[in-house]
Amino acid sequence: MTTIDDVARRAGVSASTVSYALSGKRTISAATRLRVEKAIADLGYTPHAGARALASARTNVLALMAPLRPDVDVSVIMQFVTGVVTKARSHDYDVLLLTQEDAAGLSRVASGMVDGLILMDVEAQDPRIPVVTTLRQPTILIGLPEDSRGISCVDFDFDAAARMAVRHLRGLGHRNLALLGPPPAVLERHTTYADRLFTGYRAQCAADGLEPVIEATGTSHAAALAALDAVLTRSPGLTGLVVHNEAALASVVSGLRDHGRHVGEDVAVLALCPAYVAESQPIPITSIDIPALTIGEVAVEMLLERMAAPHATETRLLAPTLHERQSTFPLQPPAPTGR
Amino acid sequence: MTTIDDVARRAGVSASTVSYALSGKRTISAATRLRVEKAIADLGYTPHAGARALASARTNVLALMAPLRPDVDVSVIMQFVTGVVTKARSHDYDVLLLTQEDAAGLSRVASGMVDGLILMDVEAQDPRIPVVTTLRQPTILIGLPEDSRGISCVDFDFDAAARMAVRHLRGLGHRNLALLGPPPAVLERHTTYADRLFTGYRAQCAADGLEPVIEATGTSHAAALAALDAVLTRSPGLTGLVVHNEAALASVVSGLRDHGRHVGEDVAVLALCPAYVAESQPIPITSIDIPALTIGEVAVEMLLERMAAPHATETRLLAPTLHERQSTFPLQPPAPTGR
DNA sequence: CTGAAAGCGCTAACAT
DNA sequence: ATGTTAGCGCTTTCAG
Repeated sequence: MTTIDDVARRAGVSASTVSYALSGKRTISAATRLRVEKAIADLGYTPHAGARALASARTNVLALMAPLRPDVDVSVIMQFVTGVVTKARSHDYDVLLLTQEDAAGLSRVASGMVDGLILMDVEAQDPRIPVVTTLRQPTILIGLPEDSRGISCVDFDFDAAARMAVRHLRGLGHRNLALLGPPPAVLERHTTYADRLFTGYRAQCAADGLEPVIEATGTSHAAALAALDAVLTRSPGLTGLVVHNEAALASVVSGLRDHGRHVGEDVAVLALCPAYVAESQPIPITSIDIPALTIGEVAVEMLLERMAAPHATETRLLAPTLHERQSTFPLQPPAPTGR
Repeated sequence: MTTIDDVARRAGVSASTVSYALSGKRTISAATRLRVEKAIADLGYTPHAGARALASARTNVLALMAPLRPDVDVSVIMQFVTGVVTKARSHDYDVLLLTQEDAAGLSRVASGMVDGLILMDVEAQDPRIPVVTTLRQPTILIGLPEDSRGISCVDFDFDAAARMAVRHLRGLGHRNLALLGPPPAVLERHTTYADRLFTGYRAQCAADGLEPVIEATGTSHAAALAALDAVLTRSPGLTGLVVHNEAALASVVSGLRDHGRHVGEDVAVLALCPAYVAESQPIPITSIDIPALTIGEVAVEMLLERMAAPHATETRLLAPTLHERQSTFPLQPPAPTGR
């Protein structure tokens, strides 16, 4: 293996000069720099990451802890991951993918193998939080735990999104609404977005004098249909449906058709999901977009800021935006029946 | 930061004893081991990964190069990734996720940051192959390039799968078949599975005296419908459809319904996809399962073997298995029309 | 603008 | 069964 000393010898300089030529941390004469670069190219030299980590206490690696659970939609996870990895790359960082669910998975972080940490799928009282606060490296949470003191978080503003969804349907004249939410397992874990979604939904329903009909929705086709049935039973006059469950969306839309309801005509469907999911349904679905990619990017930016210098903890909530597509429509007031 | 010397001092032993107690590479008396363990626990000591890497030339990290392309179904990628990560974890390895598409992304590997490498989404003449063969660390390819000499590969046997698909439908009496394949971009890159799929499909059609109707299929709903239309135009009497495109499968099924064709009654649909994708369609689809998770696991096993000791290069192709579900059926010979 | 030299924390011979 | 010691390859003072 070629080392920095080999390069130095070949370039006729000292090892430290090679190091500085590489890092740019001090000025090098053009001539020396050229000789060093040539030597590096000739020898095909690549600095040893471990030696670097030992000497400089930096690794240029970030850890992303993303539990791969069967009940959370992988395509959405992948969006987060993509956002994180691409943004990290653009700052010359690579990403170590940690998929363990428990705090024990953080030992690699403690070993100094990474310079910072991003935690996904955060629960209301996440047991990992007390341990990450003891780490040397800064951490960013994707999600918003009950007690976020002393730790920085990013997430989509699910509370505002739920309110926006209700207000939008209400504004179109729909008064019989229901919410098809995440899978039961997500609720049981108290994954933070689910709680906030429900809170916002209930609050806005209360403000608008509507009955808050809510149903957890499994990810399988059968489970989605079952949830839809449950909702239609509880609320037969339903005309507005809010769906926050990427995996179930397609099944719900096809289920409505089987019930003889036409999406965009008899029943308005508003989804909370990434834009591309809403667009790729048979009927383009009006959606409040979950900017998963952006959230991943922002998480990296916040993390890099905190790695560069001490920063106050901060919570960023990304505001919802609504895209009207073909699945929503103004409800005509029913023609007055003769009396 | 607490070091091995801190632990040694506290336990009243030398640093090497601590090291050996940790690695188990030589026998330690029960008493000393206990003192060492106590000291480690008291101090909350975690070995420094960089120092370890430098001294031992091992990192316990594997690299997984998985280009995140918009046109390959993320849920399938995620299956591979899950297989790789979980199997790696079970052997105490973590995974560095590399998403760059080019060989330049391999510099982190060259820097000794990882002990081995798995490459996904391999093309027929993949430019990364010449560079991985120069690395110290062993590499496993998921896919089968044109020239696989000197490098080990795993993949699903797409050639055999395509033949099996044709034979199965043919055996049910279907003679008017078509194949809806991967997106055009995948074909243009000559991603290796696509070529093998087509080869097998054409060969079996030829053997069975069938016309090989093949159509590339985009991932959007519209593109999937367009491909279906194209196929129905070319082959109006179609009764058997092979679909190898997870993202398009749902759209194709719903598109057939819009064409007045009933899956499982008028037209047999056989998908090449992970089992859970086939099961979660409105009509459970007969499928030849792509064992993405298993492939990821096997890749790690092969890699670990090669890291442990020199091994001959090897190519493993996983044999296809077919699961009958509700989308296929025996075709009744048409009642003889009077003459 | 460049060198020399002292570690960074750990592993693995080499001793005993 | 345990201790001593020489690096692993790099960064970064300190010196000039």
